[in-house]
Amino acid sequence: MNFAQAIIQWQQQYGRQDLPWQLQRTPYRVWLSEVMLQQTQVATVIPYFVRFTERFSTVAELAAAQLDDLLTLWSGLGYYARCRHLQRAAQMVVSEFNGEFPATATALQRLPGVGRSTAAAILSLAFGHSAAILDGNVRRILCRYFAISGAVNHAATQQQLWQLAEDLLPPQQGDIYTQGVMDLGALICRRHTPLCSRCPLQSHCLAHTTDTVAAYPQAATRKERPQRHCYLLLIEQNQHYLLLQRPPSGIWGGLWSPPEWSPDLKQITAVEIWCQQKLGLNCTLQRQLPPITHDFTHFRLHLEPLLLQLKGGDLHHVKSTIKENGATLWYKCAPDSTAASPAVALPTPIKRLFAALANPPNSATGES
DNA sequence: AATGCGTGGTA
DNA sequence: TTACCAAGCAT
Repeated sequence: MNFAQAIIQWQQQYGRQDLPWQLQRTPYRVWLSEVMLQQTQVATVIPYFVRFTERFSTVAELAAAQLDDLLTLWSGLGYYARCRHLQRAAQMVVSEFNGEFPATATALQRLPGVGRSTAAAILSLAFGHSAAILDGNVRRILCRYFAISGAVNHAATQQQLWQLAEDLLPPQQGDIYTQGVMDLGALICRRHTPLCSRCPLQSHCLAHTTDTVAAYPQAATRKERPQRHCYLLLIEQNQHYLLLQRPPSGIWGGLWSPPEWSPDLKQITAVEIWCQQKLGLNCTLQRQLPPITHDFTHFRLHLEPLLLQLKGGDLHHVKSTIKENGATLWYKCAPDSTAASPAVALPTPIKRLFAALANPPNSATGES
């Protein structure tokens, strides 16, 4: 039995059959799940997928939504450019394809956020075509099966893997095969502690027969992670905090967060002058909160929150200096959990910070 | 072609 | 605690 047939048979007996996007399998739901699953694990995606499909049952509804509402639903899932691309793609499907997803790789890859692998996943899972994907699961399986020793972030290795993925495609049952390679990678050919004894490919797997499974895939070489520091200005009045909408590109693009301040010299007392000049707000520095460290894949962020009190009673008065930089809002933060969590697209560490502000641990002593 | 882009699980 | 990396894509 060849590679593909072994995987197809294994998938039908042992593979996953009841993930949310496998039920009511429509192109819309397959597309939405595949975009969410880019660089994101299944268990993380499931609640987001459920919320999105409950709120938007068709691509047309998603296309007509407010982007800010989509970002609010997406908040916490990461890689926020995916969300912006998601809506642009939905609008293209409505305007150019009458609300029906196209069934060709070329057309699918013109949709923002849909690349070679995602297009192939939609073609196979939603339309039953034979189309090669190359995700982390397939990459790991192929590197082991063929004992490919090149680093997986090298272009030559990627090209070799894509060629193998194409060559191994079965003529029929492309949907089951694609689901099968992903299931095999996730459940059997795992990165750590693979379950080779249960693998339908073990007798022909070069890494297994030479007892070198742990050597594949060869890890990508990475640069050292740089570190970034800045102050986070929590400008408060009556339990409301000033938020600015971040620019569309860059980290946390389109999300809302408190103003950041990166002084050349660490003169904290100058923050009040900065608020006056840049934000047009009269503020009094109250105190410094415990620092926050947030790790990204490519850098480490150190945030030092400063609590400032807004002088004067007018919550809505914000000078035009802010508006030139984008939208603003005052975020209600209160111990009452329902009142404290309005629908705002916040980055995860900011969400946690506000939760801690609203419910200070051991407020009697201030220490834990 | 190499880099930027989030978050959480795992060892 | 740290490092790696997961249903990748855009630029």
